[in-house]
Amino acid sequence: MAADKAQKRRIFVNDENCPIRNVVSHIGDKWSLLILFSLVDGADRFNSIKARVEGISQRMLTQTLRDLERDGYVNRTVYPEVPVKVVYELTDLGRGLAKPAWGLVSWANQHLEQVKNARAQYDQESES
Amino acid sequence: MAADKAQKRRIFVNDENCPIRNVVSHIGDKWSLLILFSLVDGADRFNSIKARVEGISQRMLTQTLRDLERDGYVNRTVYPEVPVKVVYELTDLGRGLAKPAWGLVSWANQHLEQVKNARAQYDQESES
DNA sequence: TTAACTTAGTATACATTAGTAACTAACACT
DNA sequence: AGTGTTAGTTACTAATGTATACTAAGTTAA
Repeated sequence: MAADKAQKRRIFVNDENCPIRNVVSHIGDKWSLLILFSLVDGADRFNSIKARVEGISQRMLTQTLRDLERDGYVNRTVYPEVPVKVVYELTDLGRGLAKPAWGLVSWANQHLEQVKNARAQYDQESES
Repeated sequence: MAADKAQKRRIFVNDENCPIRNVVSHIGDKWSLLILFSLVDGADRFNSIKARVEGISQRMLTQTLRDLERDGYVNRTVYPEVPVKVVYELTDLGRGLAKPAWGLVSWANQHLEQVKNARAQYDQESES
């Protein structure tokens, strides 16, 4: 009955309406945010994105773009020229997502040193 | 030479100072944010976190807590009672991270329906 | 005319990471 | 001696990511 300790929430992960499971964990993969930010500057073509997002393989770029398209963040337009041209651009939803995502990245940028220091200290202490 | 089209950034993923690689992708895994939010309410013990974060296994809880501790987001304190008691709590850095992370989650919460609709439409259209 | 080049992908095999189920250590209680 | 507790670890399997080679549908060059 003592109310001096706040009731702690349960966190329902398997709820099909869990936003972390449905949205955050999707864009938390290795490449989604990088591609999203690469399109904030404007629409771009497959190979141009590939050149700008350093280290991504064709397979992962294709796959991640498909996932972003499926979730409604990205539009895919095919121009049946020769050779074929495929242009990707952010939707309104994608631009909306980019804002809070950028908030997180900019926090990360400001606190990168602290995190790296913590990590180095932890690693040093755990050496036997 | 034409400056009517903005120069597009390259995105250097393999840069060891890339905040997305160093911070965002670490907390973008399946459990980190869930554990982080479960500790926003206050310090908690291993098994209590496990009970609150639905579906997490002991191994993943241990591993994720270690990663969060290593990056400086979480403090781990062992009380050598019997049975042993281990309490985890957020550091200032962890509480700082929780804010922009919460911004992202709350965007996700508000736009969950749009994402789910986009997904359903995409899946329907791609049925042959 | 056939060989080389382009873009936007697939296919295959392999490596890495995440996740599960069962087990352990160090006691305390009965 | 046997059971229960907490906080893990170990060994295994499933999912995700990577590297490399290959394809389609043309255009241009030799």
